[in-house]
Amino acid sequence: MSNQTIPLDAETKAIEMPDDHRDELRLWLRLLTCSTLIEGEVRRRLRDRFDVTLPRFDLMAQLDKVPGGMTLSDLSKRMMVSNGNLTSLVDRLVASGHIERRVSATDRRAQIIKLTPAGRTEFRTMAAEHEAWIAEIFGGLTQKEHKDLMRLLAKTKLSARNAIMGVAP
Amino acid sequence: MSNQTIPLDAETKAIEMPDDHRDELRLWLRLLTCSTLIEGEVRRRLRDRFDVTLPRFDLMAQLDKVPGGMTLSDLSKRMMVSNGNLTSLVDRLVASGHIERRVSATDRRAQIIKLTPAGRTEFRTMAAEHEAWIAEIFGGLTQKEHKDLMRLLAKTKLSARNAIMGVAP
DNA sequence: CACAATTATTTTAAGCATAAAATAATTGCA
DNA sequence: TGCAATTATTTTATGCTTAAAATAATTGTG
Repeated sequence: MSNQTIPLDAETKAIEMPDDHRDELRLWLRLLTCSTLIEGEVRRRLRDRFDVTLPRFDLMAQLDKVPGGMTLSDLSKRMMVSNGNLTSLVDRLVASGHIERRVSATDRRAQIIKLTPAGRTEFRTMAAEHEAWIAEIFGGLTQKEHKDLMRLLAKTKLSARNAIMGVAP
Repeated sequence: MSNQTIPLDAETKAIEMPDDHRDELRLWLRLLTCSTLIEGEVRRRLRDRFDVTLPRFDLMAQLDKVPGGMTLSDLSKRMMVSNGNLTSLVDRLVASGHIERRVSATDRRAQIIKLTPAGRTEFRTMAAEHEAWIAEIFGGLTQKEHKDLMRLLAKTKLSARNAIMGVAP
């Protein structure tokens, strides 16, 4: 009996799921749903509370880390967005008084941009609230779950990187 | 001795981390990184292999589930994007021959859109490869890790929903 | 030194996304 | 029936995003 059930199961599998990747797809969709859900809420709150978009917030977050400011190229590498993207984003943040640009003293092609004092103050206020929102959103997880999720996501990231870049980086 | 260390620790904590939410922030950034990394790779492959964008792929995926097609409003609810967004997206997919639109027989305001036979065939080819990509990307996780991550993301989603909508849905 | 290659940034063209206003058709109800 | 409210879609204005081409300055090398 058991010597029949084994090939039968294998065949059934082969017919019903010629190459079953639906579980991975479900996992990906769940990850994406979480991410989209949270990101959307963050965008909404940033807009409602501070009338700021996420890209502007992200840009200011990068500048806040480096008091002396940095060039557009540095910023584009850190933010992992295209150079052209930053041009207009920076323009708008300069117009609203959050950041300032000046031509580099040593390289006339380059511009150093940095937060204005007002921009820094406003960013810090927003960042503090933002942190509290995130804590609230993840508040339903226990410390252990938090830790486990952290580890599993680290492993997911590695797995994805391997698939993307090939096994050798 | 122990009756002194307890208040001291509490005070130290209060000074160093007036409200420490940095761990949650790290968790969120890791989740976002994973999601962005994978989504970017999927976009890249869809473009390189099939010259299609993710929004177009997503739209066709929805239509593939419902052979009879659906209205723009239904589609916008399913895809969770704005109605206005779909207008141009649908226009382009009609222009490329992937989908077709016809005015509803019962409601002259509404349009039913559905995949053309060619659109369906092309989508199925893309979807099969897409599934394999995802399986490859998550291939570094064991079955147990897969299962654990699934569960933790489900819990994260619930936690986020509670934070977003308040405890009562 | 000259000039080719590189680097920093901007511009352009196209697509995706939203919110809000406009248009058009249907439905409910007095 | 008539007309107000609702529903389906499109349009408009704005912003984010990219890739690719253009512009401008610097650097390395013969």
